[in-house]
Amino acid sequence: MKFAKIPMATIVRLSIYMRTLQELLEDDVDVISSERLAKQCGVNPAQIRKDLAYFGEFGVRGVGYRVNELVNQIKDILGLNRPWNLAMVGLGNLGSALIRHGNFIKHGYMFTAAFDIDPQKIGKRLPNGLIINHVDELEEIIKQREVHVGIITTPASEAQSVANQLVLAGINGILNFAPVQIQVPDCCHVENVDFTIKLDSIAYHLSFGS
Amino acid sequence: MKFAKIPMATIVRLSIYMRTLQELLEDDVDVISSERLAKQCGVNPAQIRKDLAYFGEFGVRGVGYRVNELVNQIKDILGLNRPWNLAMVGLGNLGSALIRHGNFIKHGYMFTAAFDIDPQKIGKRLPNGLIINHVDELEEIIKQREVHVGIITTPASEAQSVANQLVLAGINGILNFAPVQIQVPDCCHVENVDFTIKLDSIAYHLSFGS
DNA sequence: TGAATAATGTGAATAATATCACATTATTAG
DNA sequence: CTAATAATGTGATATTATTCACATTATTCA
Ligand SMILES: NC(=O)c1ccc[n+]([C@@H]2O[C@H](COP(=O)([O-])OP(=O)(O)OC[C@H]3O[C@@H](n4cnc5c(N)ncnc54)[C@H](O)[C@@H]3O)[C@@H](O)[C@H]2O)c1
Ligand SMILES: NC(=O)c1ccc[n+]([C@@H]2O[C@H](COP(=O)([O-])OP(=O)(O)OC[C@H]3O[C@@H](n4cnc5c(N)ncnc54)[C@H](O)[C@@H]3O)[C@@H](O)[C@H]2O)c1
Repeated sequence: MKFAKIPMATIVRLSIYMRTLQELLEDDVDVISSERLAKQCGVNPAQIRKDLAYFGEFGVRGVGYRVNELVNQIKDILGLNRPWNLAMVGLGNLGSALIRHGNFIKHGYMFTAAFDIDPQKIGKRLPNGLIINHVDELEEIIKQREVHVGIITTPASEAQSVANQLVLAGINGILNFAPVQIQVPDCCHVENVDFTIKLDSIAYHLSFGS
Repeated sequence: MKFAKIPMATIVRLSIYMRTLQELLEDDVDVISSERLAKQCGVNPAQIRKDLAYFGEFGVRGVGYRVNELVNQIKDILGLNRPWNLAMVGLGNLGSALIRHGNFIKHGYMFTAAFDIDPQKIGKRLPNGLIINHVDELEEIIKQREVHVGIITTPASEAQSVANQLVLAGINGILNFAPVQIQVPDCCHVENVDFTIKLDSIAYHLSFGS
């Protein structure tokens, strides 16, 4: 499916296109031009065509893109036409809010394990039926349940140690919400989410114009 | 403070440098080279020097950067040496978790207003002392309390309408957690946070290698 | 059928961004 | 004081990403 070296920005945009296309699908739109899609996504139409061109030809000249087909083709491109199993590590404020959230399931992500270190939390059952396990059992359970991606929502001070455990357990993808830069081997791909960095960008724009 | 057209990526990296520098400060490091900082931030050393060079000369040749000075200089660059007032709109799972979180205060962001539409929630007092107001009072309160940035944590279906209200109230910066692309006038700067897009990137990497 | 129209796919041009490489400046030690 | 060393700041270069512009292909309608 992958032919050349693909810009990371292209991958991110494909996700955005896909979400917009899924909304269009719900509104019973079945064909769309790169121009209209571009407007909705806030990008240049040629950008969309170029991004897709890395992976093949998906449109019909003179017509546009069939929405439902394109959604599936983007899913193929991104590897989303299969389930992905997630483990949440740290069931505090943020972890609990996330695991309760329906958007993950909707996009094919399934929480299959949850870990904490607080004795009060171990053994508790989450709204989705999952039971919180002690982080000592992390390696065993992650292998058993074939978890693919680990989500870190522990305090920052624990994030590196949790990351190490995840890597040891064979995890190759981590979504890190702790506000620290964690170090992992090359085989493991980390994405960071730090809201305050986004706020900093806003502050900069408000201070010094667009 | 701003001299040329600055890449957006530079602004984001400056935030990251700043956070790493703040950690170093806590560890009583008082001077650091671009090389060591680069390693900790996962970037190229020349990148750091170039990013800073857009705004002036902050280091000492042959020595490096004085950590505490550089933190302050980056704060000046980003417009962070002043308080920023935030309003949270939507006090559900996510909004409540966020407003309870200490990291915002730590970085100079202060919640000064909170809005919801659920009668059960209006009038409730949050852990930080803030009282939840009805979203009908949004414009008045935002002006009164000099809110600078609005945070949207309502369901996706409400996000555009909330954004419209924020813009009407004079807000020029929005942090949007709802998984939709909101449309605002050019005067308003929007940053989106969508965790599932990050998961998609991870899925892609796991499926098709680095 | 054929002309008019619409919209893709893509090579070429442009723009933006990152990296290299080294001249410059500060410090240390002999 | 001078040589050796360290690390910044920056012009030049390389790389990457975006946009343009148009040839190509599909559709519609006279
Ligand atoms: N809450 C937010 O809105 C928010 C926003 C931005 C970033 N963050 C970051 O997300 C992380 C979690 O935030 P929170 O507000 O949920 O904190 P929290 O204190 O409510 O939750 C942390 C949880 O991690 C558990 N934990 C601690 N050490 C652990 C370990 N070694 N293994 C497994 N579990 C462990 C704790 O028992 C607790 O349940 C923090 O790093 C925070 O900076 C949170
Ligand atoms: N919870 C998560 O972890 C998570 C993760 C990713 C994205 N999101 C997104 O964040 C948003 C909120 O998620 P949540 O889980 O907190 O949902 P939620 O349903 O728990 O909370 C939504 C809150 O918004 C309030 N609300 C509804 N309409 C409103 C309006 N017009 N004005 C003001 N308040 C209004 C509701 O009363 C409710 O309190 C959603 O868009 C969701 O997709 C949430």
